[in-house]
Amino acid sequence: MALASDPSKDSRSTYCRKQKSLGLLCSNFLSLYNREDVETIGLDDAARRLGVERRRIYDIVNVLESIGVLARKAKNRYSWKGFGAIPRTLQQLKEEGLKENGSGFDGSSSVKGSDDDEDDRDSNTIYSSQTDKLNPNSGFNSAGPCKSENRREKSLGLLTQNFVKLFLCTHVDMICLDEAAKILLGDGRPPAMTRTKVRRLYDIANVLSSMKFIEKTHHPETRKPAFRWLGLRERSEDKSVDALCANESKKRVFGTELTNTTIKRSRVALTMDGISDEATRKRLLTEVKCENLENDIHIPKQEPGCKKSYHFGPFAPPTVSQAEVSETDRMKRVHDWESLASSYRPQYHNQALKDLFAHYVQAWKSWYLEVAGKNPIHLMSGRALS
DNA sequence: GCTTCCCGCCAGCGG
DNA sequence: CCGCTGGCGGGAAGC
Repeated sequence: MALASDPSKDSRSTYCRKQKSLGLLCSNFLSLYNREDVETIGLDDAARRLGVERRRIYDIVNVLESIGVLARKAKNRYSWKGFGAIPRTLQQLKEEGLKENGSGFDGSSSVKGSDDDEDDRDSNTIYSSQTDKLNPNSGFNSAGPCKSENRREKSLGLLTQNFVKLFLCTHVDMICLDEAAKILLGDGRPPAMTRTKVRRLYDIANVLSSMKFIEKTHHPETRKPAFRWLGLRERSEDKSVDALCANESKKRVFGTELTNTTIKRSRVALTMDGISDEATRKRLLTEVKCENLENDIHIPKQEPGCKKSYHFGPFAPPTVSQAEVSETDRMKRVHDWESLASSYRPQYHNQALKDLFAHYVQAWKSWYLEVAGKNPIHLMSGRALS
């Protein structure tokens, strides 16, 4: 029952575009399903509980799947893999990316997408959803009726992966979306196509941002908005604090001084935009890529001053930062998915976390009221939820 | 006036 | 044939 809002009607319409962003939706989605008891997720259920149209669920689910958090199980059904699956997925993406285009993202050939009608041979099938493996063997363009491949090529999921690869396989930790679109599309694309791609990248960027994989910034000089990769560190399962701390130390320059200005490594990023010359850009990309293939996965930086956090949606408990601060340094540093996932699980021994969770539930209810009813504030007292 | 990007139409596809 | 999927781009909110 359309409990979604109606932008047009509704006296006192409190329509706020930001409240409906994909990023927010993603946060909500994550906090809703990131629990141990969750195994499968029904799209209808998700749409209903989040108070959005099904179409939107597809959007986030597709990018989440491409990152490994979810896996399609059947029609209308996804299984929750969890944040723990992310590192592995990223690693695979990186390997694939490097392998795929042997010499870097040299334009058109590799990650491109075909043009309108008229199929095209190359089909880098990096998709497979089924198992937790993304791609059994580096699917180069082997035999493959590119009938529907064409569609797949343009999927949000694939685009997400390619976008991520851009960061993993290259060391441009800052790129503006139209640049990315051009690179991913290949050369000389009709502007219209680029525009569409950019729109999609915005969608993707929003959800990746909400998960703190990337962060929006501006080129120190150009002022042009761009996204920077924050990434996460590797490691597959256990979550010993020690390991985390140890890992912390190899955080490199990234976390410390990059805060808001230039650093050597970003010189490339800085230059990129100014370079209209295709050849030069390619060369730069290739160069950097070779520079260091190892530093792909690292802990997202965390400026000292920043209140850190992870705010989950509109109902983000304001207590989060406090709880964390009082929790010890390590807690504050831990910014990886596993620990994050853990901290949001109810059965935590820590009192602070328990309280936090309670608060969270409450906040969620009020938020739910908001989407279910219309005005967040009393006014007409909404209907009973739960 | 440009950037960001939500909305929902409607083509494909799977069952 | 009918739902589920999800590409796509108009056009409006945001800055």
